[in-house]
Amino acid sequence: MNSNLSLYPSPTVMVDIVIFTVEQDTLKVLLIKRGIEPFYGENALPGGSVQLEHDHTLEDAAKRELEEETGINHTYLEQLYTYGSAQRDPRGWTVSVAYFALVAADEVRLKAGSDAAEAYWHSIQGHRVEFPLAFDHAIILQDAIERLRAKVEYTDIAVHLLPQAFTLSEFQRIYEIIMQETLNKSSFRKRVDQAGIVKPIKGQMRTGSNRPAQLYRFTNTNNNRLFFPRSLVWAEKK
Amino acid sequence: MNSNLSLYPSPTVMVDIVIFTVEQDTLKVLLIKRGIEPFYGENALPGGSVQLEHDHTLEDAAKRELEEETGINHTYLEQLYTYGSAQRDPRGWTVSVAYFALVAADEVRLKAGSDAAEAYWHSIQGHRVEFPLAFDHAIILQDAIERLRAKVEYTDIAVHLLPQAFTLSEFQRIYEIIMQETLNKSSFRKRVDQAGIVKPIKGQMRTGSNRPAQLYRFTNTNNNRLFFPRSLVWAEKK
DNA sequence: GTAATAGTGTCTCTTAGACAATATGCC
DNA sequence: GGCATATTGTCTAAGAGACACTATTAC
Repeated sequence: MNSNLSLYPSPTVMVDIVIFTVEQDTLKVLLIKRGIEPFYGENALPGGSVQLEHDHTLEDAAKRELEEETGINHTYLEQLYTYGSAQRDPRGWTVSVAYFALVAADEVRLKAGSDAAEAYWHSIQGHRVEFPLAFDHAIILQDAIERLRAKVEYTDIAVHLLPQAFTLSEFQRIYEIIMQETLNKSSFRKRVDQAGIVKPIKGQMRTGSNRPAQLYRFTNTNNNRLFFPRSLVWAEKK
Repeated sequence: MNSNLSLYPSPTVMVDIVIFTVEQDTLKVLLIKRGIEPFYGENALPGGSVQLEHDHTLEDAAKRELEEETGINHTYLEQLYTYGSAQRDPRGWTVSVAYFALVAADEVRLKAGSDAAEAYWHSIQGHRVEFPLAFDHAIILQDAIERLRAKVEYTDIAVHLLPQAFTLSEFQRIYEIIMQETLNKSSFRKRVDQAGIVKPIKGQMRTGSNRPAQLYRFTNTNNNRLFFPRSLVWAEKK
């Protein structure tokens, strides 16, 4: 059976998800090695069919995939783009609604999904996706990286890559890793301060063999407001 | 028949399109009065099923809808968002991939689509969609208006609402109509100049009972580059 | 003390916006 | 000239980035 309303055949609808984290000073994406045809044994983004009985919305399906892969059910999740054509899957006309998620590395517990032999973090180097992926997933990943880089400049979504408590240096470092540029410290702090998106946590600090840093936590207060009045301007190279 | 690849039933896939124009100093959207059930006789966005035999991609389907409704086949067209749930259509689980298009008022030739009794321009007043539309189309339209307003601030897409030849005052007026704010004239001109997105047309001018304005045409050169280095800051009210 | 990172302050330069001056058409 | 809109120029203020200074810990 299918649920088609019209006289016309309808394409198969999948949901794929690009899950980013930052770990060991590197931007990483969650990939799986496919356990079924087509593209058996090749790398791909996690994803699957919408389950009409269980998923009430597309976002439900994306959340389900995210939780299946990482065990995480509350984090930053955003619809990326919808890819649909007769060519993108060798089996015929398909539509993939792609999402992208940001998860804090310390919260992830990887498990393999049902059609995946294994799930693992793949490091992203440079600005282009240079490695092969099944279907058009290399294009989807490329688009996701560009969306991430664009939104990081004018929103506060990067906090979702950090643990609950973090220092301003760690926060800045996240920006530098994603953008692959160096940021000016005082400007960054000034703008974080003005944006009012973080709040210092009581007496807590963190150690090293140097001055300890103030810990902060994210404040949800500026919902979807612009982070920076200007777009970020990156530090000049010396 | 259907083309489902999986064991699961797949939702019906539609493409809906939000077509904007600016006419008589007003932002307008193209609506149709539905000629079939459900929502017979109610207002809706133009749209229809993906036709697997004719459309090679989702964008093909959107372009086909756009041309069916307006006769225009080359203009600004961008995927907006994908809406999918069990509830949005009374007939069951559907997915609608929504696009939005900008068309110049002088290029449109309205014709009714196959499932539409009539197509017409509806004026948009204020910042909220206050009138009822079929399905979740009021939400789609609201999202489209917000996307348009957001992108107008940092891209040059507004030129697609103008005729081939236009004056800088007309260009600025488009911004003011979409944003419902007054812009500072000299700042606007300075930035348009720096962005290098328009080029004066040879000796041409346009008349009134006052100094005629230089005519410009759009230059495609800065493909997808940022229009404004800062986001636009609107003129203070006196 | 040194090393290392956290955090702050000052100075300069760019640019948006206010405001006004000038330009050019029609009557 | 008078009116209306086009176009340009000047001044000020806000904010970004360079750079350097101070602060605080471990050793």
